[in-house]
Amino acid sequence: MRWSRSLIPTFREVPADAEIVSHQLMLRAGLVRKLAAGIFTYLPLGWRSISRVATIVREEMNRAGAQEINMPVLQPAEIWQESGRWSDFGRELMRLRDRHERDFALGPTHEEVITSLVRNTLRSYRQLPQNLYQIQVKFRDEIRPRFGVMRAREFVMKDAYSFHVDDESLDHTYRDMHDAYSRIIERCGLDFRVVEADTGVIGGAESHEFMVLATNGESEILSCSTCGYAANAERAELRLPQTGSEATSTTPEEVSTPGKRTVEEVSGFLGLQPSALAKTLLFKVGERDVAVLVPGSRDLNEAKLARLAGTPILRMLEDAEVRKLSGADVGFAGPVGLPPQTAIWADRSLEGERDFVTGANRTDAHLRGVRPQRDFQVERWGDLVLARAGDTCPRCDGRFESSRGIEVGHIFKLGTKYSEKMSAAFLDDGGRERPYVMGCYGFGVSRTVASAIEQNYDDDGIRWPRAVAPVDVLIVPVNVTAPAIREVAETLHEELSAAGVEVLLDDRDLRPGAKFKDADLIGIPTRVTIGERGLREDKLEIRNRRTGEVQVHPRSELAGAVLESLRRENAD
RNA sequence: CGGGGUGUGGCGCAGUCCGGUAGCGCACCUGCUUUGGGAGCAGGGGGUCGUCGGUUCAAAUCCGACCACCCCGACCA
Repeated sequence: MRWSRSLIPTFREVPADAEIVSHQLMLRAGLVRKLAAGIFTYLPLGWRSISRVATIVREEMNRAGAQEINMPVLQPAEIWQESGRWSDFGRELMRLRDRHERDFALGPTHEEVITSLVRNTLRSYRQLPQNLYQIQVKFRDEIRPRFGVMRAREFVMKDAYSFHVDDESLDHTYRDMHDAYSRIIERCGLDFRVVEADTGVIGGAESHEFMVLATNGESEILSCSTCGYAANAERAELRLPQTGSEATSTTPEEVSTPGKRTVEEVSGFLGLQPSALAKTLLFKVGERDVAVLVPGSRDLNEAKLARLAGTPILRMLEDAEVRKLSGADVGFAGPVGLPPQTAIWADRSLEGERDFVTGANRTDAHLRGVRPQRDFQVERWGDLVLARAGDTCPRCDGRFESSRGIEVGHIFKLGTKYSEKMSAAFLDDGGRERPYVMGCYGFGVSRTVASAIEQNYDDDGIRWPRAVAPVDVLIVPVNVTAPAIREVAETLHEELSAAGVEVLLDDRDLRPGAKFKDADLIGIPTRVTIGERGLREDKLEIRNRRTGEVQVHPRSELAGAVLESLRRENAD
């Protein structure tokens, strides 16, 4: 591969519209170009990295017994209507019509397609289990694409779906996928952590996310170093202690709190800790009005609320609705005296003997001495609070620590959600018809490349992990107009290529400084420099971009030394 | 969708307040010199100033509408 004949458009300056490091470097190093928000063209170097990750994914999936297939990107609305996701998936589903005005979607994921395939193809328990995967471009009409290819509208993903006779068989494949994903990320040379995730209401007992650790990662991870529990902060379980104040009241007492709406304002005004208050948040859950109570010092976790509700279809009331329901301005809602059809759900930490302060459902007033089950009835108790660093681990006495990561893989036990909705069944050994038990396993390929950069860069550019670098070796002839230098570089290029090494030869007629800067920017792990000085002394330089380590070798041993260093690194 | 911001040559930007017919750095092309960490000199090419409309003798500049993009938030099987 010759740089002079390749499309590797590097930038010296940082593009103005790229915020995070991986996005900036992918643009500057000539890996990608943006066509529109969240839509990218992969240029030769970028696509090579994508391909290398895809190859690793493919090898590990095959090794785990999965079979590669390829499904349609363009999918008819009917199957989405069948699963219920034509409406449930929401505006994130990219929709379009054909010339006959028939509705279609561009696939964001393929549960419907695969279920439709399998129900028409598999009949017997004897044919199970099956695990099918594909590596393909996916579409999601993200509300806000950002972070370059990290959260794009079109992206490369590996998705796999498994079909089983029972949960036990699913468990087995799920573990295999868990192991395969761990191997994939290890082989890519990335630091990662597996965390527990919640499937929401999509069913299934278990779900795990594979997080590449990065300080700029968009997901927060909470983990306990004592017992090893780790979870996405959005989902982390929590059992807050019931540290209620002494119960002294016999009846709630209204206090005037003019203009004090927020927890901070009210607690400051009354001279109380925020934890002495309960926040009342008003939601529409399906068709019902629900008041949700959490301690004043904490935030609600909406994912947990959705789980308690059993439906993801919920939203906070608009200001006008709040006024109508509570009879007071926003900021003064409370559980006492709401319309009778309003359900009240509360975090478990509020259970039991405890007096707290809530809104009075009257503008400019709060109630103190409010006690659950005496002054209002709680319909459901649950874990509703957003966990955070420093909280006590729900599994042991340890404390949560916070770190950040990029979600590159997510595995789910789906159970029978799709097979039941789409009538996909097999005959068991007793001749009875049963829905398939399913699992699904997603792995973000393009996102993994971005996360590799996010985890491996310095002030000069990318420092590719060997396994995902676009090429193995960059040869830099310092001056291509000098025949001796050129000759040595060309020969080395041939020798290494013949040995199966992927090589980029920087045969451009540029100043050495410019070539070195570009070399650092694109970050190829091994750089061989051929210059006048080195040739004269017969000491040619092999530099490791990651470690900065430099070896010098005579011309005659150069190719062998490069091969040896690659071999040694691969062995590590 | 709400809030904030930006659209001027491939990239980074100035010019807009105060209207007078587009400029700087980098990149690109030609020539000469130069060649181990983003060279020098000389010459050159490239922009209907996001789009549409309005005001004006005259609009990158003023007014209106729209579009795109970026950031924060909401959202994220």
